[in-house]
Amino acid sequence: MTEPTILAHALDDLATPYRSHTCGALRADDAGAAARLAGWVHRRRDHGHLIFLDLRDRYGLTQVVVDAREAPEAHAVATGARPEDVLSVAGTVARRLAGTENARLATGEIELRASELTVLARAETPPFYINAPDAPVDESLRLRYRYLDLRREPLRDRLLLRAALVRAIRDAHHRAGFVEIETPILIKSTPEGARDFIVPSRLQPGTVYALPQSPQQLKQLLMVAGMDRYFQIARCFRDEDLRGDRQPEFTQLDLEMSFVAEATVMDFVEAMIVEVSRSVVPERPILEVPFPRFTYPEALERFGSDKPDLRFGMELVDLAAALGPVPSGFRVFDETLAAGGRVKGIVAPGLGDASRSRIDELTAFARRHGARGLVHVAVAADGSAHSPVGKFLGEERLAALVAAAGAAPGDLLLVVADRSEIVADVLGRLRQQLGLDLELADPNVLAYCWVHRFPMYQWDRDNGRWDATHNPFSGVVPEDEPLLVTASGDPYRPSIDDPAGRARAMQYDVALNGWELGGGSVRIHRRDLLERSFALQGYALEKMHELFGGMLEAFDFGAPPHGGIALGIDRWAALLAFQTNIREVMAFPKTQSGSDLMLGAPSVPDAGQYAELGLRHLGVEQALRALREERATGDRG
RNA sequence: GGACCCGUGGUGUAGCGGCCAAACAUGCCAGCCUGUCACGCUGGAGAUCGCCGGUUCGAAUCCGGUCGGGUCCGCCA
Repeated sequence: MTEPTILAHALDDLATPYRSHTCGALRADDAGAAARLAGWVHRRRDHGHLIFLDLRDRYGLTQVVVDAREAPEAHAVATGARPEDVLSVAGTVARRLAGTENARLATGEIELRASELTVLARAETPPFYINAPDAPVDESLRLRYRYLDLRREPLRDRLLLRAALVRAIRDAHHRAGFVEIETPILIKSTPEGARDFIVPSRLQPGTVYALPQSPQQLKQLLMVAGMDRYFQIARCFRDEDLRGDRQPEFTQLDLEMSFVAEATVMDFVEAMIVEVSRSVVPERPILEVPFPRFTYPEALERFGSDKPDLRFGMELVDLAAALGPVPSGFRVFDETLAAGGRVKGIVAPGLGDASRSRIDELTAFARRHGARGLVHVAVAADGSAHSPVGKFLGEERLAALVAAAGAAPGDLLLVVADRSEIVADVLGRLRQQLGLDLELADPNVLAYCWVHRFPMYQWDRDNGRWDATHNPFSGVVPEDEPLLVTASGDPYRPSIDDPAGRARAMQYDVALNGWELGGGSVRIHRRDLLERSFALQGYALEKMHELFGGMLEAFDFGAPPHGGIALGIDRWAALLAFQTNIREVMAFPKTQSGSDLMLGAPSVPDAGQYAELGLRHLGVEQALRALREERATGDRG
């Protein structure tokens, strides 16, 4: 139950015609006072001539007693009261009879003895229990009647937590001299990786606005404008498939600072995160301050992930050395190493007695993520190692692997041999999954960390160009600036052998408990360098000017060095509320297919709306055909 | 684009080829009850098993499709 805040007390003083106090405000000290409460009937306990009503609002719950002899009219109304009816009750605050206090309620020492009771609104029987917060309910029902789900304690408290989070964020930024600035929602489409949501223009038929995937360019322009320190709680839109941690519209803490080095931004953001965390969830320990900082290669090497969960160990171990001189006898390992691949493993503590089917599960998991197989070595209680590949490797090598991995009796060593990226990805995912399965992570701990020094680009095989690993505006680590060139010398002709592939970005991500919380970078603020970077990313000069002309031009008018970051508010709030699904911290989320089950969005517009926008619908059949034809043209021009 | 899971009175589940026009809990309705707080007691109403089609003598139960919800891969930072 949430304690009333200072604001709640201020509200009490407002004394609306419907209530003198909230349902969470009254205490033993108020005994004898007249009071009026308004709220929803949480529960009714009818003892005939005596009726108890629990009256609920978002501040709490107060027991109302209606006695037929004291207040016959009120009693008659109370007899007909039903759960979720909205009542206004006037009466006297009284201490409960000795022995009938309810220690589970903040207001449990008192009750309101009703003298007058008015029904402000009747309620249908709700489609699910509002007064039993633990009762499981199908999520589509909860979404359809979201306003009822929001009356329930868990979701209500999560929204309150989220509000506290956003408030703490605002406080911290204002104190640090940041200016909160809103940026437009109707902007221009910019290829930032994700698909844009499009809004057709009525005033200029045939043209469209795009909804921002983030205010990236706008905030950089604010730096050019000299705003120096900007932040915004910004709504962002991405038209991609949904997940538990991805909604088509979501909220970011977006910030940008001028005249900064990488460390300036990271230090501020880290301090802000620590302060906000301690203010919003003071009872939850932060694993390590300052946050551990890993370079991208180190994170992949040790955790197989660029968003490692640091609440448990289980680091990846290189086993090549322990295998000894090649050939080891196991051909998969030998060939992998000969081809420049890696043989690495992780130790699952206590899983040495895993059943065949459990092993099969893990193997299937590994295969699903691209591994050709999964080698397991079980360490028995007596320390002996057992593995299906034992007959190839021999006892000695098996024992060496176990020793190198640090596996103890009762543990299970899992080994993947493959290309470096696959080994990291598969073991990283296995590590995360096993960490959860084996409950290795303390759920209460907040383990923030930084991962930085990402590669600037990744080679895009399909389109023959470099793709920005994160953000197309990210700056290059100063000493790597000479690498931003192609092998051919012509930046407009990228190839996989370009030195640019080795360039590192001034890019940093924050992770929390295995989730990516956000990322940012120090940007390129020089026009020539930005043009070169865009060229490597496959943008012809004209296309570049068409897409980013405004920004490039702005950089000719004195752009300060600047950098920033964006953090996912939904994810942050979810993790602070012990949730693994951001729908649980959003007031009105959408389903996996992007529907709003409450409003019925998206919906078919009327013909008139189409006409006004100069649009005509193809019909579902033709639209799908057009879509198929449109496929495979991933050209940037 | 793909894989998997779920869909039975208001809600949550059971039933998984005939014994089921379907069971249990809770909710709902009615009656009784002056100290409850998931109040209690008594009685009652309420689902043709998401939808369509098929297999079968017979389908909630098997098969195919479809719709809705979820998890995941791809996609997405």
